[in-house]
Amino acid sequence: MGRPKDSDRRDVRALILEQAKKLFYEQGYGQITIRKIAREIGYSPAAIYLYFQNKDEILYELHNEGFRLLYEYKMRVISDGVEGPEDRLNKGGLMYINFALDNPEYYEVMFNMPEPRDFMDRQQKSGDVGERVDYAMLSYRFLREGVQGLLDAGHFPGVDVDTAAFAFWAFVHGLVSLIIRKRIPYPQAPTRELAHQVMEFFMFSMAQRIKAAVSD
Amino acid sequence: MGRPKDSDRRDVRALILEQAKKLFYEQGYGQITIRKIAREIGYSPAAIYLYFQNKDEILYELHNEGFRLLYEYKMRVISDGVEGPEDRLNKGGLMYINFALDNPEYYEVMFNMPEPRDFMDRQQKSGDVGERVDYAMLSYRFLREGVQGLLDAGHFPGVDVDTAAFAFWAFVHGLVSLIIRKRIPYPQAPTRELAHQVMEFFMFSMAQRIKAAVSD
Amino acid sequence: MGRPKDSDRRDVRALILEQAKKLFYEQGYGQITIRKIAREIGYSPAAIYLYFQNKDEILYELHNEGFRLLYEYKMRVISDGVEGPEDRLNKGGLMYINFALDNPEYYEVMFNMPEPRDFMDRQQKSGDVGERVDYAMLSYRFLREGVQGLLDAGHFPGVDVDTAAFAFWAFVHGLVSLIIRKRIPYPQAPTRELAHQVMEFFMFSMAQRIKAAVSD
Amino acid sequence: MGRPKDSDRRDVRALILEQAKKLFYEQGYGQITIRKIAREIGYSPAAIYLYFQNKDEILYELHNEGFRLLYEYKMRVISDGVEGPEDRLNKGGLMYINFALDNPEYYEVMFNMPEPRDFMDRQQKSGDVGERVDYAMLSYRFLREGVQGLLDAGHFPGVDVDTAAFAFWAFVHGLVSLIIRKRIPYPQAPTRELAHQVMEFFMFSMAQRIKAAVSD
DNA sequence: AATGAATGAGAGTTCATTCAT
DNA sequence: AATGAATGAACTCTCATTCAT
Repeated sequence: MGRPKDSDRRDVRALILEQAKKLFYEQGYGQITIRKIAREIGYSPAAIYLYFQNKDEILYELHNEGFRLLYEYKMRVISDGVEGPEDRLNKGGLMYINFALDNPEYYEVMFNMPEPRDFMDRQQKSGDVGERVDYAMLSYRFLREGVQGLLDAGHFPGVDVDTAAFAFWAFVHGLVSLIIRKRIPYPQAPTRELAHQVMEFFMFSMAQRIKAAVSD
Repeated sequence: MGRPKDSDRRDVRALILEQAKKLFYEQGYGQITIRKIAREIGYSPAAIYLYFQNKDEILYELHNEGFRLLYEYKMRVISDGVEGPEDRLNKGGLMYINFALDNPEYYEVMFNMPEPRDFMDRQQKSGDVGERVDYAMLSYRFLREGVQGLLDAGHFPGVDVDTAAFAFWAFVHGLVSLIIRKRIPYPQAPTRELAHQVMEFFMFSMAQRIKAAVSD
Repeated sequence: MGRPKDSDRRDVRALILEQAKKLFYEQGYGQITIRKIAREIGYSPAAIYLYFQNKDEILYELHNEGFRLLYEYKMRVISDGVEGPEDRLNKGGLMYINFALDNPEYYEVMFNMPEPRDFMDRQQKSGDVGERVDYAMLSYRFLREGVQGLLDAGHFPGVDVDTAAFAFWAFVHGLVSLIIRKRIPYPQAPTRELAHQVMEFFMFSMAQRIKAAVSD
Repeated sequence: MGRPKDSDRRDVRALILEQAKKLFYEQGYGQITIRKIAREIGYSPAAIYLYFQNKDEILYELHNEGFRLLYEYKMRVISDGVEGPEDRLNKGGLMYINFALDNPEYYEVMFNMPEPRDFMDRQQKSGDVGERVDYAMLSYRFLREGVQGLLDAGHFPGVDVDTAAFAFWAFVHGLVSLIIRKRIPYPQAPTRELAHQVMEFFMFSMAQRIKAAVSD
């Protein structure tokens, strides 16, 4: 709002992303327009194009930022010192849910908008990739390693690690997606507690399965 | 694509829905425009408005048609004479997956677009509801009854039926969503077999849990 | 609203005009559309064209009807047995004001819409006139005769009768126009009483002038 | 028509208003469309929106400009050094007539179109008013002061100043409206001379009234 | 006498994007 | 580094009107 002070300008690119995110949060993705972002940061629409190739690149950056943040959430599992494959998986799921419900708009760009992926694909085709940390990949690996831990401990014998990991992921993704999209079959408003509760039910069942398998 | 033959014209309304769905599938929801649909069916844009109030109503109809079709898929559980709560739940899940992978474009309108719901809400506000079968509700009830069957048989003691139903739904929804959106962590193309396999893993674990619980 | 009974149908043309007028009254001239009229009388839009060449002819008929009605208002001067040129002129003015404020929408078609006149001009050019009573002309003649009465009595010596008549007409027309268009310089809502009061002021001044002239 | 020369471009906003006015004059208010204006000034329709919020704002500006210009015409009464309340009122009336007949298209926007007022009301509601001189108000005040001058000199005893002012205004407004709308009852084309003549008749009568009243 | 089905023409508006300066 | 000025290409939607049936 209004022209930023010189000191704020240092990283106009960051400023743009910040405002894009804010607009996203406050008004939904249909409202991210170049003009609005420009107005918000006190620059002209044309200025945006000095920092981004086009609108899709902005969404792509938000998409990346989202995955970075998701990874940050997941790392709390480690910083909190959670031990044991089961607890780590459970805690990882809770963190995933928290991230999604804390940042529904990020979640949308990450999983429900085609543009960022389109941009990515185009970049890759033109060989213009650059060296970035792939946080989406890191997040998946973190999950996969957790699941591998279970398998190593003898659980789910004969099950492919990717298949099992995919199942875990599908579950939490479905859970938060339905909540964010307001498709839950409860009359009340969706809450984090509800999500955690459903998650517990899932994990508890799995845990039992694990125990059951082990006790055989 | 040129004027359709007389035989094609019989139900212009159906033609419109068909092309809207096709455009959606081939080019994404941002590409469903009145003009494109009109061009595709060989009519003028104005003609669309003889059959639909506005664009949102088109999406709303696809959304409805989708839920009707999903219910049809689910009813195969019954027409195939599947017995026993576990098998019914499992079969219901497979049908859900089949529906979603057979009709990804319907699936998107049903779960990923705000417009149909907006239209619904507006209709309800203006009291313009009409007497329609609510297939979304019927589908959910079908799931819920299946889950209730399990609970009645003593499984998952202490778990709320809606919570359990939600968990099952979340799982399959997440599964197909990731596949449709091409977010699966496998290098290969997503297949129905993969989906079924992951689903089996989930159900197998649950089944074990059930047995474990029962054998306690 | 709804299909009229057979007995009502006898004069579809009249029905159309009636509903056009009603729409005009209730929603303003921007709302007179062929479709709305058709819906209101329970016929198809195409049916309108069996009775009228086009939309302008409908407005033209309303315009005519308006002038007929205005003449009816004016005739009350005679049916009320008002005598004396001054009183007749005064009463005629009050009737004009009443007509306009009772029927602002008619007044609009009569004096503020170009379409009816355009239609009239086109008709005249194509020699398609027909034998109609010209109520606009009759009304003007009535005014003119009243003014002529004053002149005959020796008032306004040297003044052309058309000039004087025009002046009287201009005054009342301006008066009601400003009120209908809500351009009056009073904070309160415009009332018939206000119009009558202003009119009285005008006529009183004129009357004085007449007396003054006579007493010279 | 065609791209304007560089020299013409200097003030595109003014160009737009100019052409809007011209279209209005030549083809009627139903013909003022964004597209036509754009074509006429050699710009794209989108360019209009760089200078105006929407179509109504264009009409609003013409409306404002009209009132500014009317005030300018009225100020000639002062710059010409006319003295005495009667002469000032008379001269003011002539100026009003001249303005209207010189600028019939402005007159229409000022008094016969709802849009500018609608725009004004919306602006006021949204608190977006800005500090503009209200020339409509100034014009009315000028008239009112003239009339007050007469009252102060003892004329029209017992008459409210707003009522008397309204009567004067109604008269000239009706006069020019009928002429602009071509509703004059003369076979000849309407002329400024005719208007002045009718006005003189009105003022002469009033003047007599004044004298008569004074001589009592 | 009446209409179902259709359209051409056009409305206002918004957007991402470009480019000379 | 930044922008003022502009546009092309859409968009949704509405209307008066036509014509085969």
